[in-house]
Amino acid sequence: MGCRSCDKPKMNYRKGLWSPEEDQRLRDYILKHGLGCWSAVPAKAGLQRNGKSCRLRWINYLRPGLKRGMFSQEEEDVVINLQAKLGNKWSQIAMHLPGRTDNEVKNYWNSYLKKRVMQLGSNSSSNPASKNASPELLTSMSATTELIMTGGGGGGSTATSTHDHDANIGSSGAISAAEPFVDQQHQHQHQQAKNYAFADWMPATAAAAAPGPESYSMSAHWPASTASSGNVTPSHGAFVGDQMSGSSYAALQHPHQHHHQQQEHHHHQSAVTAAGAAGMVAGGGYFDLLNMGDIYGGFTTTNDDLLF
DNA sequence: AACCGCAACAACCGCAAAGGG
DNA sequence: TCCCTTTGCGGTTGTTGCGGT
Repeated sequence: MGCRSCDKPKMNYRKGLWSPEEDQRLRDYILKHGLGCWSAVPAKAGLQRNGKSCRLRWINYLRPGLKRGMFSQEEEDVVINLQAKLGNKWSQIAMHLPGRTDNEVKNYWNSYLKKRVMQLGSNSSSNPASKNASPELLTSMSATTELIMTGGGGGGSTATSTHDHDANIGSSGAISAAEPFVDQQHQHQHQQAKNYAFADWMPATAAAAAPGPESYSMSAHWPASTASSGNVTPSHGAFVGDQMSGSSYAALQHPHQHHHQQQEHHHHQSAVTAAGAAGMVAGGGYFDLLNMGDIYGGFTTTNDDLLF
C-alpha cells in the first residue's frame, strides 16, 4: 500500500469546497491516468489539495456512475434494513445501493431516515400506515429505533453513533428488500427529484445550453461568481444508462412529496436545467455518458465492482 | 428587514487496517 | 518484525439557504 515513490514536499493544502476548476483538474487527471497513488495525485494534477481530499472528492462526487438525486423507495428500504442489521456500516450499506456513496447514505440517514424511523417507531402503534409495512421491515425498523433510542435521546441533526451495536441486531441473514412501504408519512421531507445532474460531466455543448452557475450541479455552494466565470468548461455528459433499465431503479420516479420543495428547488433547479440539456429521465438518476468499462478498467474503489 | 433555528450535504478529522521496505 | 505511508471508514463539523418569528 505504501507508495514511497509518491513522496512529496509538505505544502499548504487548500481546504473547503472544491471549485469547478479543481474538479476539472482532478477529473481530467484521473481519466487520463487512472487511479493510482492518491497522495501523488494532487501534485501531478496540479492541485493544492491533499490526496485524501482528492480521493474523497472523486469517490463522493466526481466518480462516474454515481447516481445523484432522491433515494428511491427501494433504496430507502434497503438503507433502513441494512442499518438495522449492520449498524452504521455505511460503506457496506452503500455496496447494496449502486451509485450511492457511503457518505451519501450516511448523510441521508442522519438527516432524514433516522428521524423518520424514530418517528415511525413512536407512531407505529397508532399509525395505520404501519399496517401496510412488511413485517420484516417493521421488525428491522423497530430494531433500528431501539438502537437509536438506546443511543440517547438527542435531537438535532448531529449524527449519533449507533454502530458497535451490531451484536444486538437480529442475526439471521439474508438481506432482502422489503416490500414497498406504503407510508403516509411519506409526504415527508423526502428529497424531491433533486436532479442535480452531474452536470459537470455533461458535454460542452450541453453545458453551453445550460450556461451560468447553474450548470455546475450541486457544488452549487460554490459562489456563482466563480462558477460562472467562464473558466470552467464542463466536458462530460449525464445520461441514464442501461444500468437503470430493467432495474428497480425505475422506481426512482416515485412521486414523493418534498416538504421542502422550495428549498430543493432552489438547491437543484440549476441541475434540472442542465439535465434538461443533457438528457434526463424523470426521477432523476444520472449516469455518466462515458464508457464505464474504459474508465473503470483499473479502478478499485469500494463500490466499483457493484456499479457495473 | 433582521434574526434565529433547522435541514441538507459537502468536506474534514481521526483512527485503524493494509501493505511495502 | 517493525516502521512508515497510504487507504478506507465512520463520526463530526462547516457552510449554505430556507422558513418562521
